[in-house]
Amino acid sequence: MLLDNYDIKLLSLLQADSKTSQRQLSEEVNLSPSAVNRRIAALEAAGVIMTTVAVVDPTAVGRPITILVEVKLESERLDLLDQVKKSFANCVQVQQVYYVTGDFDFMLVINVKDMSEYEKLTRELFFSAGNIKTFKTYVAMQRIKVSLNVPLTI
Amino acid sequence: MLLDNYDIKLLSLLQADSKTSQRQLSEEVNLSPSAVNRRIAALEAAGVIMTTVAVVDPTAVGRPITILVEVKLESERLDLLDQVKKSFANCVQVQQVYYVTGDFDFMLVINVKDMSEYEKLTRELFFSAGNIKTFKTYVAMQRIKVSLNVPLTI
DNA sequence: CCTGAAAATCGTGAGAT
DNA sequence: ATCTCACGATTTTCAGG
Repeated sequence: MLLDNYDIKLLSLLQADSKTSQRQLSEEVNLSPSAVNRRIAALEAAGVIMTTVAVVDPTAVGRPITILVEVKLESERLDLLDQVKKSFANCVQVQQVYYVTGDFDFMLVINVKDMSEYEKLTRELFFSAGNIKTFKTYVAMQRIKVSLNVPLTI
Repeated sequence: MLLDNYDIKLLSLLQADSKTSQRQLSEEVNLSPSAVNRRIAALEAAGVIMTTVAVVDPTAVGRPITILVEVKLESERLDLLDQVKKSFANCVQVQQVYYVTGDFDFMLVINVKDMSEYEKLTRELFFSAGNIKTFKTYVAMQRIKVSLNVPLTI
């Protein structure tokens, strides 16, 4: 999909606050509400807007611990790799999974309510998985910035 | 704020798809639309719902590179620490900043359009900052899972 | 592609329980 | 706390440019 400045501006506004009404968006970008409506629908259909979500404060729901984990595999055989990816991705406590180049293979961002929940998770995800060589745990003392915002200044 | 099962269910639905209409939410949780409306307003006012955002596909807007960076500081003097935090948080390419325990001090998640943009960023954020001892770069080959979802099964 | 109007849907507050 | 109902606003569709 080809994006023009209107689309970029709309994306920028919506990734800052997706509750902005289409009427207000139309004023800010100088288009009619119906044009805005059509463009947003197209951006969603094309997958440029992947989802629209409420961002929940983990602390407010009793899950204050964020943990980063570096994971190194034993074998990078494709089927085993795929299996590990799936087990990570399917875990609800795992918010993010990156497959990376360098000293280790995966970086995970994990949310738990306490360390005992994390300890249980390590057993499920790492110890009993079979293909994990090592993993290194980093506990976040502070979540200084947490977003999925993509720079969109044209 | 104290959350009951209705709130948890609403949060769960909204963090999966915040475009779900309050009418549909009301059917799914067995409440009236106005009750849903009031609860959502309360969750927002209390900061349980921090924001509502459109999640944009970085690749679709020409910014396909995700980079993870481990940063170690020279000094953790409080004022210098604060300065570094701010410079990271204020950078639009920096999506996430975690201050962590362990071998290094910060983990960053960065989005760039290409490596030359990242190279420029390293100069601004690390080399010319003065208080950075080392940083280690990991390029994401694959973003296997990227969300901010908090587990909300009661 | 756009605008503008009509139709459908939605969010929200009042009043009652 | 909740519900129902009604109003106003918003979203969405559609005709015409």
